Amino acid sequence: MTLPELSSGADLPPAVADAGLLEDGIRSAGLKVTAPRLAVLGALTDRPHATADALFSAVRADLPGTSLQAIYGVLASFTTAGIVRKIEPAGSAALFERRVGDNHHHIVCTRCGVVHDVDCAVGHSPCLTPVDALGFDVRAAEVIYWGLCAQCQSETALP
Amino acid sequence: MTLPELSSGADLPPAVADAGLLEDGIRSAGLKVTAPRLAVLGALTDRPHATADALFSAVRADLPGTSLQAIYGVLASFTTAGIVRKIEPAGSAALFERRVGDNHHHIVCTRCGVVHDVDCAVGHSPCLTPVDALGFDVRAAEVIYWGLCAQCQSETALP
DNA sequence: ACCATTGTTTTGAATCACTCAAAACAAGAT
DNA sequence: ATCTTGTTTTGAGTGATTCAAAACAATGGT
Repeated sequence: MTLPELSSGADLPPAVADAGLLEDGIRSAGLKVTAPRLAVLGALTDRPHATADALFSAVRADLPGTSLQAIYGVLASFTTAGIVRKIEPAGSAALFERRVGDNHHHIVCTRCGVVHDVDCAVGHSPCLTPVDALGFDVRAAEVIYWGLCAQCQSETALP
Repeated sequence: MTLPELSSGADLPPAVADAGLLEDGIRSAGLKVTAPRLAVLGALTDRPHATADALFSAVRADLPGTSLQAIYGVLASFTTAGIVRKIEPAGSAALFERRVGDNHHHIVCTRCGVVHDVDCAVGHSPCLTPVDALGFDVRAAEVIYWGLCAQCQSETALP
């Protein structure tokens, strides 16, 4: 089989050296380094906004025995550990991304569903303050922009 | 049974006169006025952020034969007609509210899940413009604030 | 290097929120 | 009063996600 080597990242080609970076990320989050975890994190690097199911398909290519529940488990542990962020746009399955720590937002195409990152106007969290927080201790402001992506605009404009 | 009267709103007690207002709202949206629709709109007036299931329970009290599918159907027609707004906070079932037309946002307690309306920081829709819209034609900006409500703050602070 | 501990993954099933479709029914127009 | 069209009921089905128990594997200690 063509599983990635879990140990010894020295004197190996770039693709596997990257796996070493992934490994560090997982380990320094206090999590055990496993093949499914490396595979999910690698797949998520290639797909910045992926569903659990998309990651499942991607991971299966390298690790055929992996279960969908393992993907959910990996994503839950990553999300809890703070090395992955889960976003849940209305009307679609949850998406996961590696970009964490900054306070960026998302723009979603209402037609094709493509998602892109949008930098926050203010750099820190929460980047917006409600006019009246009603006594809440506000910890985060989540912003999702909805609209048509450039490609869908041109396709929609056709006769 | 104790169904609300569907016709003749004159010389009736306030509760039924209100039903007349609900009726007008439904009719002027171009929808047929039915008992389930009146009941859903009435229940939604009392519960500004309700799930389909909560409305189902509420409606059943007055209209015991009503099905959950009818609630979903009513809410879909109301949402399409623009007299009800659907919001879908991460991790919970969809919520419905009667407050439409303005561009307000929501603040959700991460502990107890209570939802309140928050006026928009800027008055119009989209109330925020992304720094770089990436070629998107932005139609809406959806903001959800997450935090602890006043009550959960005090309960969490206990030893 | 081996073993024990603890955490992870597999396997299998179940749940929740929601949607679909056909038939029965009722509101509103004529 | 009748007809048309839209609504609700009835019944079934789906997709995304979660739960639980048993098998398994990664790290820490010996």
